[in-house]
Amino acid sequence: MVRIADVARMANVSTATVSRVISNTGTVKKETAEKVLEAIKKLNYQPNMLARQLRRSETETILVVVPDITNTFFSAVLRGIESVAIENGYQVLLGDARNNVDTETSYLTILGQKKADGLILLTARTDQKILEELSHDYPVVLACEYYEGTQLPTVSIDNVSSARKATEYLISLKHKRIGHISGPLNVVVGRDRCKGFHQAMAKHGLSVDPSLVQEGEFSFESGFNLMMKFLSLEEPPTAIFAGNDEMAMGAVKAAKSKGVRVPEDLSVVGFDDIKFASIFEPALTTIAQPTFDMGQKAMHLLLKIINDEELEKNQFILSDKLIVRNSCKELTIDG
Amino acid sequence: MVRIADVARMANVSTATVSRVISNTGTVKKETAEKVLEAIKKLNYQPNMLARQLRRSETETILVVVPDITNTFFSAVLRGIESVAIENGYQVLLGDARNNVDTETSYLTILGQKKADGLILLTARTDQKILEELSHDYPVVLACEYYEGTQLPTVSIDNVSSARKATEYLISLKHKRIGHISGPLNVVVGRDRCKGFHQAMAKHGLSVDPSLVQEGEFSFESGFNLMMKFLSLEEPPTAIFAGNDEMAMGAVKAAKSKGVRVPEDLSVVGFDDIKFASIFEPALTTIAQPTFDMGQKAMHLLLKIINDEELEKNQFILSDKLIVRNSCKELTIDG
DNA sequence: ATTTTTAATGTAATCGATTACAATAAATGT
DNA sequence: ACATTTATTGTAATCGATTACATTAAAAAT
Repeated sequence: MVRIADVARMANVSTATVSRVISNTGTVKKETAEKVLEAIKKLNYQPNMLARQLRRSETETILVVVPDITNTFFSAVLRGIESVAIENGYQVLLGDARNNVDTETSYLTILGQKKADGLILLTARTDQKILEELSHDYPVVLACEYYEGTQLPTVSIDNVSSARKATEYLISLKHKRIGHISGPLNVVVGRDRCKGFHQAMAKHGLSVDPSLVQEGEFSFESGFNLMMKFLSLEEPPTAIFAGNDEMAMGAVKAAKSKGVRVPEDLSVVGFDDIKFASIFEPALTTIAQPTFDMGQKAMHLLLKIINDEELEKNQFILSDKLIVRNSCKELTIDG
Repeated sequence: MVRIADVARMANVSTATVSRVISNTGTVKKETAEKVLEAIKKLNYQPNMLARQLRRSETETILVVVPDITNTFFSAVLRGIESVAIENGYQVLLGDARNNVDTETSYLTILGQKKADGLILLTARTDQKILEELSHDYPVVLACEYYEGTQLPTVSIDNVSSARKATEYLISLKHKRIGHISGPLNVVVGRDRCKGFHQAMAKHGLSVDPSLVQEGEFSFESGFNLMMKFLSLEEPPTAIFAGNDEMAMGAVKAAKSKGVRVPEDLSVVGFDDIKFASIFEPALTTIAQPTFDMGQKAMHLLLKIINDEELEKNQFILSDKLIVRNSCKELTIDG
């Protein structure tokens, strides 16, 4: 292992001078710097980052915890985070919570251990208190998911209004018997999208049949199963708002398996606009979240916190968009 | 920041003793250990990992470089890696090469900087020499992708024979005019799958029309575009073997857009068996790779190298499986 | 009771950089 | 020519743990 002392010896200078050359302080004479650079090259020297990080007490690494890395929605957000991180000399440590709260929480210790300078959470299922305390001591930013009534820096869309928008789209297509396959209600975005659904229904004077609201778990399978349940109802819904695209696809699949055509017999709208939403048949009408932008914004925020800069505000709501494709159709009397 | 010295002071012992308690050497008197533990709890002390790592020169972190994190094939492999990593007290640093060789290569410096104890590459596009040299100094394992004729520890499937298998399946369905949408030929798995395709054709005495072999780039779009090209041919293929599922889906979409039915008019087989392959319509016939197992195996190998254990061998070929679904059909005279 | 062995703890070196402070050399001013 | 300022370099402390080695205390052996 080549150390800074080896370089210093070869270049006939002190380690301090070598260090100055490396960190480009501009206080080293040109010829000296050249000697040092040459020695570095000759020895193929690379600074030991652990030593530097210990001394400077900074790692230039940030931790990102995602609920489920196999969901392309999150990997798209990750892309946004990574782009800004790399641009600013930061590396990304990934924690995949695998949809498990305890796994999620266990990643938080990494901050205390000084293995990362900051944290971006794409999932907010850990106890709110714990996280708020953590954020007193370390830079933390939430993205996509969030807590209610918190001062934690957050970037997300307004899930309630998006869900309302999605539901109202179905209402505008004359649907009245609209079902909702929600995400898990112990995660905010599941709750908020459910809330938006109810708001839209109420706003248009439509009653919600409790049996038409079922709690899924953001997976294809849960969407499939819950749709099956709906279909076995005496009076099945004519439209479904699903809490995310995977569940929407599951619902469509279930319908098809029962000979129910989408969109002719059943309209479905999803949420997230994942990569596959447009490939799916029928192409999914869904709410597109600005994944890349959210990632970028979250990382920019985190950088500000790390650098002790003032935040203009704590909650950033980015705008989503209803993408109309082919999974919905206006309701006609005979169906 | 609470340091080990603070704990030592409070417990009225030396830092050495505290350290011994933390690392559980078993050489500390029970009552002393209790005092220390109490102090740790009271101060909410967490060891500074940077300091420990510097001293022990190990990070308990491994680096995984993937070519494209938004491809669920790779996130599935990552899951396997992570599971073994966590089990063994290792953390995973993720590098997303975003399909760019330079980005991929740039991640390799992390090893020299001592920020990770080892490396698993899910992409092998960096210059082979560079990597082989790197592997003399640091633990490196390749998974999924690999180099030809190398001693680098590798875990993968036999892409040539899998591709042969896939192609022979089409041949068994009486197809003769079979096209291949290959992956990029500058990546091994692209080349090997192409090779397997040719081998199968040759073995059954079928000639390969050069215009029926086109190089894609593993993306939906490239699959779509190249299929369009095939369809505009005077005599289009009756079957397609695509280098991965995303391209296969692109091909199917292109066919459908031209009124060509799959599988009735065109048979398509993919590769990888990603999450959506079974959801796609028609459900994709494809080669399933043992993603989770490959990830686990790769991490197990890496651990052995890190712990200086002997490797029974360097190349591990795991078995794949042809999953027959609904995207292929026997060729009939009239189509 | 004294020596030997073992157990428990402490002191200080160490990991490999960075950087405050000190020292020297060169440049500028008078 | 000497004082002052500025540029360049070096010395040694520091980051916060771990651990080799030294020391002391307790237990076992004679």
